[in-house]
Amino acid sequence: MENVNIKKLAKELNLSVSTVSKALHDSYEIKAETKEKVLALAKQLNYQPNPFASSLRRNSSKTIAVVIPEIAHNFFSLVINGIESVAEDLKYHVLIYITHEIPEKEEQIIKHLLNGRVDGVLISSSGSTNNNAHYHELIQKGIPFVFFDRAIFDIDAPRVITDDYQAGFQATEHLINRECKNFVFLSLSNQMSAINHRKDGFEAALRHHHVNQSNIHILEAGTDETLSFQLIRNFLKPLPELLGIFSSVEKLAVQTYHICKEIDIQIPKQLKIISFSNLPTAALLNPALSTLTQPAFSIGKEAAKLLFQRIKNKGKIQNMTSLPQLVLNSTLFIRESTQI
Amino acid sequence: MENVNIKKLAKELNLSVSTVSKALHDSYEIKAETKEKVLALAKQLNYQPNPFASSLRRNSSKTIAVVIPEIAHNFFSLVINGIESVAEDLKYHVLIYITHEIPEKEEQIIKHLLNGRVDGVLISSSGSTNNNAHYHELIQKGIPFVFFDRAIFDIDAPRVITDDYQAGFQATEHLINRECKNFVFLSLSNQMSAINHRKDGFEAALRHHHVNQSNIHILEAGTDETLSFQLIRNFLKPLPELLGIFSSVEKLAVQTYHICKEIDIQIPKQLKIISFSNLPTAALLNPALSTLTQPAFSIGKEAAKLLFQRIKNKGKIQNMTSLPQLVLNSTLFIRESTQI
DNA sequence: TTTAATTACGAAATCGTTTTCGTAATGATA
DNA sequence: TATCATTACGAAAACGATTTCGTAATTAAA
Repeated sequence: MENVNIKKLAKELNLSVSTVSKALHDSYEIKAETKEKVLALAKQLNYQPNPFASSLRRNSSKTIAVVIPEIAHNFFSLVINGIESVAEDLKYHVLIYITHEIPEKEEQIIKHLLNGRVDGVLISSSGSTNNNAHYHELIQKGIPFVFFDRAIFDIDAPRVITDDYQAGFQATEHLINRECKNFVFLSLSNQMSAINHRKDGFEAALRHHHVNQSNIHILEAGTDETLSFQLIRNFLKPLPELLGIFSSVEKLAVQTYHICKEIDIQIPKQLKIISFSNLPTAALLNPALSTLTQPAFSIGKEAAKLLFQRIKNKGKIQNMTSLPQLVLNSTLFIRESTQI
Repeated sequence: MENVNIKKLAKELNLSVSTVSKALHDSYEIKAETKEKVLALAKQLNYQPNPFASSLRRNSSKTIAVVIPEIAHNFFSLVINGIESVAEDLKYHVLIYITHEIPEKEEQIIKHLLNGRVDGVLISSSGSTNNNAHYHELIQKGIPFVFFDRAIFDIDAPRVITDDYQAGFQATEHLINRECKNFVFLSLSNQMSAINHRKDGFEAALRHHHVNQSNIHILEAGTDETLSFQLIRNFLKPLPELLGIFSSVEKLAVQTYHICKEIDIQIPKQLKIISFSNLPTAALLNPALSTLTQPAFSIGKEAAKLLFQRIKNKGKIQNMTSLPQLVLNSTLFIRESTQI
């Protein structure tokens, strides 16, 4: 009546527990006939091995954690899809942790993961507050992890990122070509690698085209929605001439659209905007939004592949020095929002 | 040098393993002084209890599973956010499984979860193929689960759903009031409770207003994107007069928008459309999309609360007969896509 | 035929916690 | 003072699977 475990199988078959276990794992020590019997009964009784007993003994959980800033975000959902596609193949389980962009929460989550609950971690950092201790603890504990999109470059761990600098440069040059005179970079915070690289590309392009510093603006919108709305609205209130906005994240572009609608600014006539985004509706917006689109699914897939490779090689000689950094390319989609 | 476990703490403090364990759990058997010592050393050595040993012994995992059809979907991401908000409070972990709308995959996932890996399951069903065996196995194993959005009504489990029938009725009446003469219901499949209820509301409204059957069309688009594009495109090719579309899911509305753009159908002039959707950009589309918006976050939150309540009461007398069904309301947002 | 190797299994330790049960030592009660 | 209750702890048995090690029985090699 109770749960069916190895002991029960063993008793039923007049075998020892060890024999049954070995049979289930197709050990060479067990003869084919016995294996068949065991497998047959296991199937018949619908035997399901207790994952905790197994994990405890083998010291491996067949589980990975994904730590992301937020989930209601096209980019991260797509990344998870990519991760899941790999994990599923390898029969791994995926735990999701959301930091809500709060570095302290990320720290707390990672610290919790030190207990061995997972075999590896995929992280998109919520911005370091100069406190990288938790990453070092992961390394010390020998728990493999891989950064994606938002990496901490000080930490010796593989990362899967995109060509943010080049994309930023390209997007900005596009705005310049479309005769913008004033330029805004919408940032979430200055603590996130990917966003900073985009900003670097933005600034480099403007320098390269000798744009005057006084025509260049950086808005750090932060993660509070109300505040960022206000910040952007205030900036747009006396609308700078021929304004070109480069939004580092989708959310801020969407907010800008809402504000433009609200205070009746015409895109692209009075304001041009291009944004990093994985919006499936970018082409359907009014006007269609020009985007830099990251290969989100691939990012997740490649990051997961890297992680599983690390997990597999855990016993092997530490080749930690060879730090793989995979850089994927974003794609520029020019649409109406940056038309002349 | 090695992992710090209870045994190590015990040795260090000249205490027994049991005493340390009890101290860590603040047992009344242990005097305050000893507790303090244990806690202090635990903190100092950064002791983290092994979750598998604990789970094995207590037969509880502090983990729940969320089984969803897809993740790159605003509705489900928001639901997860709601779930996570509750789980985090209760220090539970959240495993995510994606069925990709394939009932067999759902079945396989659920069967796997029978091994006790999780204390409970939240499910949005991928449509039953008349095979509910896996749900019955969950019940038999005593693993609590709660349906959300897409429930299987034959199964005796709590569910958190929305007023799909009423919403469908309301949306359809809205299309009727806007003088549509032909009506289309865009469905994913006829195996999903929520979608069928929406369809029932759709049909009831049309009956109520004496709309001729020949002006009513049901399109089952299925989950294959290419196929559904074709199906919709073909239907729109000789465009029925004064067409009103009620899309049961966001994705199909977005596809319809793409097609209208492609073959130059003007919304709302030639075609009016309203859709269930949690798109943050619904108001920014060209034209702004009228939507029925489900309280996705609340759905997740309430479903999780229900589940945790079930988990907590697991030992108690089975009040399984009292089947809680929580019905939340969707909100109708009328926008340009259904203007006259 | 004797010895060595192989085959096929079982006993028992182990993973780290939790929990039951037992018991010294102390304090309270009659 | 004798008895009982309480306090504060320890020994050991779980939880279920894995793995090491040992060993009969059989087969192969010398």
